[in-house]
Amino acid sequence: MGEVRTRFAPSPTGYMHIGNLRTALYAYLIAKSNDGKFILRIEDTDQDRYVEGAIDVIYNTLKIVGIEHDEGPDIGGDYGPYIQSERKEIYQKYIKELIDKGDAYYCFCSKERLENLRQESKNKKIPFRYDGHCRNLTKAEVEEKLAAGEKYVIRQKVPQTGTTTFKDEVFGKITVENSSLDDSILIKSDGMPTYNFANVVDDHLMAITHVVRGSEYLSSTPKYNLLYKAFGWEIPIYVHLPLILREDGKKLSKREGDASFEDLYRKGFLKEAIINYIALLGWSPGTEQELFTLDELIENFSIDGLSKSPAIFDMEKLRWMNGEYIRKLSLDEFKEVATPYFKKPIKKRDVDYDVLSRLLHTRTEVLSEIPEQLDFVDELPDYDIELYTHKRMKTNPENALIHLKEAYKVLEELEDWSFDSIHDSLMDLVKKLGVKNGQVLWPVRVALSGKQYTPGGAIELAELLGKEETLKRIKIGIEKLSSR
RNA sequence: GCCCCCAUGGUCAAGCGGUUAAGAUGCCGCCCUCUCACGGCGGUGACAGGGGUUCGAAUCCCCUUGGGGGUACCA
Repeated sequence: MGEVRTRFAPSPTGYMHIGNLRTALYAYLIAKSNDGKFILRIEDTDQDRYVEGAIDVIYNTLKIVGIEHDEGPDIGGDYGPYIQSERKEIYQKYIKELIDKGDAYYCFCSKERLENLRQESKNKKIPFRYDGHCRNLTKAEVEEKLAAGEKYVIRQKVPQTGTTTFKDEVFGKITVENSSLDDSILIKSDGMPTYNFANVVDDHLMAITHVVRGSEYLSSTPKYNLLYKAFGWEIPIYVHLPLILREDGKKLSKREGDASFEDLYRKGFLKEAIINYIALLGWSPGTEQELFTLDELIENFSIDGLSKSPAIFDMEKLRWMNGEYIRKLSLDEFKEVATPYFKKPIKKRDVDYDVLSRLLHTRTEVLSEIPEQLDFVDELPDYDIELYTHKRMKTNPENALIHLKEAYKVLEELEDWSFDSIHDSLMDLVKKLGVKNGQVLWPVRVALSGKQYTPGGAIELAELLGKEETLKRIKIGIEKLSSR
């Protein structure tokens, strides 16, 4: 075979959901793992669904995740135009050919008539199919109606007998009765082609070798096959992908905000994690490896690793994987991506972002959850003194009060306010008192944060808050415990 | 309703006629430890059901059930 060429052909809806992105990814991987070309084509034949700026969403998303196309509307190529609405004449030319060959025909049926037909079928509980009303109009009849300016669409003339078989790389051989296929519309009354026609013409003209798309197209593929045959064109390799479902087992939808790439990205999921995760939704490398860069995916990807059954999008696992990617970041890199999230909860106090980064980088799974971990920094929350009771530490309000007072004295004396000096002074105190670390450190941590759980311990929080604030908060703790 | 497809733990999944049925995630426990997290160790949990084929089926065939997709002048 010659050069492998795949395409990603989204319709510009202004929204890139995870399933679409994954389709793009797989199409890209199939191309790149074969040293082939990846093409971007915009399927905007539905003029009613035009959304302003939607194409930019597609460009931006692909750019962010690093899926680069070799040909497309923005960069051109030898097979353009790459926007279907600009290819109208091309379809006109090919539909003529089909009509001449007798594989397509003019249909003058009104929408009302079709609606009645549909209703009738429904009442009779039989499957709706176009009744072929215009299928056998004579040439003269067609000419006459055309001359009279009657509105028309052009339908595919599907054989009424026999079967059609096609082979899909993941689903295998699929055979259907031609009698179950409808004479679907190829050209709409506005002159635009439907997907049913445009995808075949474009994939052929653009020399696409592997047609990669969601499995929702599986059931119409026989009709496309018939079209390829009618034209005498080579049938491409079909790669239909299992769908991605929501946790409740339903298809991903736009209403489910979390399902779009943009939303996840904005929520603080790293692009590498998103790509890695969706790559594994429906594909397995056949090895134990789970973490892949884009390049590693290219290296390891193979069509036989694709599975047939739909996969449920599991937010928990994405979270875990995102955590993995965050932990792989260097401290500086983490600081870079986390800084916007540091700024949100911390407005009053001047804290060292390096220290914050150190505290949070193993404690962050999703960036957007950073603020809630730092809600005690600006302002000490009001807390219950029962927080001072910890069974395993053997702390309670009584001994906490004593140890807090001791800690205060020691820290007050400290000249150099660094992690090490705070550490040493507090540990000396522990030693002097002859108690366990937790006896002193737990109460201090509680006094500093007012929280049950904090990122980091007493020493780290003291370092973060600075001497003045640390002493102030310990004092508050002492007062709380004293006035009990 | 009709057509097509799918079916291994909650989830992602390996398996492609002979395995103690991997691994990951989640959950639980233990260790580390000043809390939490990270890290380490261990545990829980699956071949949807029924018929065949075969010396032998998670693997092949059929039926049932369940799920998904399609059934548009949407893609």
